[in-house]
Amino acid sequence: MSTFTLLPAALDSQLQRDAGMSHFEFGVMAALSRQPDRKLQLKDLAVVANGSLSRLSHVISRLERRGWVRRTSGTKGRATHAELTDEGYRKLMTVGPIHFQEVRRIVFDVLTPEEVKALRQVTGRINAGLLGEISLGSLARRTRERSLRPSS
Amino acid sequence: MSTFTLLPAALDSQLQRDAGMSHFEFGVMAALSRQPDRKLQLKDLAVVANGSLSRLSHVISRLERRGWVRRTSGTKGRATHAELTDEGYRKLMTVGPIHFQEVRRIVFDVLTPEEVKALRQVTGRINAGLLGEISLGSLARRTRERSLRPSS
DNA sequence: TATAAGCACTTGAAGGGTCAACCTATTCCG
DNA sequence: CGGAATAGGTTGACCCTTCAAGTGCTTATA
Repeated sequence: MSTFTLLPAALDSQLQRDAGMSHFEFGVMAALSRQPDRKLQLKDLAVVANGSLSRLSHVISRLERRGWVRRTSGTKGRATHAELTDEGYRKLMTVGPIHFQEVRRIVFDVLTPEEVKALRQVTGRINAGLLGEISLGSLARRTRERSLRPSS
Repeated sequence: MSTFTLLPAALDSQLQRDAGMSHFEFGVMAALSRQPDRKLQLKDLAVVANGSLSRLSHVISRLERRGWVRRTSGTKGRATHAELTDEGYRKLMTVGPIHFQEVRRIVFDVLTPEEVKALRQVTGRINAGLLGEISLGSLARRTRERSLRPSS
């Protein structure tokens, strides 16, 4: 558990110090940059960033205020997309390498190649379980809500 | 990174749902329960719980309000101790098993014994680096502050 | 002995996350 | 077609964490 507490904290504080952004914000921007058109619908972004839609909405507002991201009303009625601005892209290009260097220093430099492989395997398995959990959880909630409503 | 995001979130939400406490609060109480006299000085508690003194102070206040912990002025002047109350101990005894069952379900049940061993090894190595970091960091800050002061 | 420096906290304000409530297009269905 | 349910998103309040500043012992230094 120490690792699960200290590692995210270390990455967060490096990004905060060197780039003025949180690790989650970095992840959101990085996800956008991976798209061919640098944009993604919010609900999809929420999934790849492992965050709630609510959290994402707040974060996008902050990133918009800083000029790194802009909201664009999607073609399909209610959909909203987040799009990385040129300024945001430049920011990411300068911040990324520094951050990755830190990740290497803290994680990969202290592990042998076999240990890296083992880590990938272990996290993959735990993750599979957790992801299954999430969809079941949402489903369960929706189902319960439905069944609580009278006479239906 | 998904694992490092989702696993703590999952444990937190289980404890919040079933016990009305955060994972950090659970960790603090568990640390106290491990002591023979169920008490610990705040600065030491901060270290074992991987949290800042400030965070700990706030948390102890909350736990005090719920009657699970009490502050006792240490014998040595400025020291303050946090002590688990009987009520806190009982709470922990009912919550602990449920929580450990959840940990087993999410983590250990999906891993083979070899994978568990590998996980222990990998986290141990990363942790060692991070812990070295922290003392160096504090030291660096103190040193820098001292060296900024004129003529000394 | 005075006074500076340091340690172990405490506190309050500011910022981020979560949750519940809300809004409003869209889809389902009798 | 018309009303209900749902999906996607936004908002505000509350709680927690962090950070900077403050307090009050206690140990060094002159």
